[in-house]
Amino acid sequence: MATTTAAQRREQARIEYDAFIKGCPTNQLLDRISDKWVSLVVCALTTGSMRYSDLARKIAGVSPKMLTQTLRSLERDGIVSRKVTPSVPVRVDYALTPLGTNLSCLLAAVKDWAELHIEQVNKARALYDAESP
Amino acid sequence: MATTTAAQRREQARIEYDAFIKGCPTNQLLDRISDKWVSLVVCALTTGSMRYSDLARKIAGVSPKMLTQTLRSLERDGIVSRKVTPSVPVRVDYALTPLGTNLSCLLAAVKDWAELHIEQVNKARALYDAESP
DNA sequence: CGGGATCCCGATAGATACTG
DNA sequence: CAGTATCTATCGGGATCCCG
Repeated sequence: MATTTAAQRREQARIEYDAFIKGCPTNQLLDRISDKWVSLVVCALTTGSMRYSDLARKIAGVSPKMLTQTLRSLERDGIVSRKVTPSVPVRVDYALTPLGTNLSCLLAAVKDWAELHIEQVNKARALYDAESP
Repeated sequence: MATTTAAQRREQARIEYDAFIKGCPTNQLLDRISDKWVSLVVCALTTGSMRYSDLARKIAGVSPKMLTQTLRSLERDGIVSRKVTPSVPVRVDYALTPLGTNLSCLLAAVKDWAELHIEQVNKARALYDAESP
């Protein structure tokens, strides 16, 4: 037991690896857009700015907490902008920033790929499932 | 309490919504590629086929369980192929299928976008964090 | 109206140990 | 070598209550 064990080495690798992941833009982006609600919010906002409650209604199934959380992180990343109108009652509008609009283009590309290949994937799945009862 | 409460209506919406999500190719794809290990496995395999242990070594930080799980689901989706050579000891090679290669192109596009815009995102974050202590 | 704060639960990643 | 089985700790996400 004098030298490093396999477990120790693997843990060390994991630590370095985690650091690598966190610093990797691609993974950061993937983490972001893969969030359950992000794509939906971005999609909803492509048609124009919306109020908080409008978003909640359009996305229909999101809890207030998650909607707020999603919007906050998107705002922090400069994907959406938040505009408060201090009327009574308060009015808050969300819209895509230029960066957000740009992101929606990427999302559109992903969407296109998905729709183009989903059939292949489904066939592969059916085949795979049929072979292993 | 005779009529439906807001909570009930939202839950109903959530159910319909979940069904919608599951049927939506885009979200299926996003779920898949956003998996922590999927992008790494696909990336590792772009250079050619690899053995199980080679993948484990290259990805360095993945547990056998997660690696197997990831490979299985990718195999099921027709993204990777699995070839067993019944020698002693057993040899198993994984490789990208044509569909997998195609997917790696999309992943490359995502990567390009990420690297192109990560700076903007980071600036936005710094700004946001600076404003709210 | 638009949220923040808090509690709670099920899902799941990962460690560990074992096997054909 | 290439996995499988089991257990546990963590944590995202939802419900609920409350405030400005």
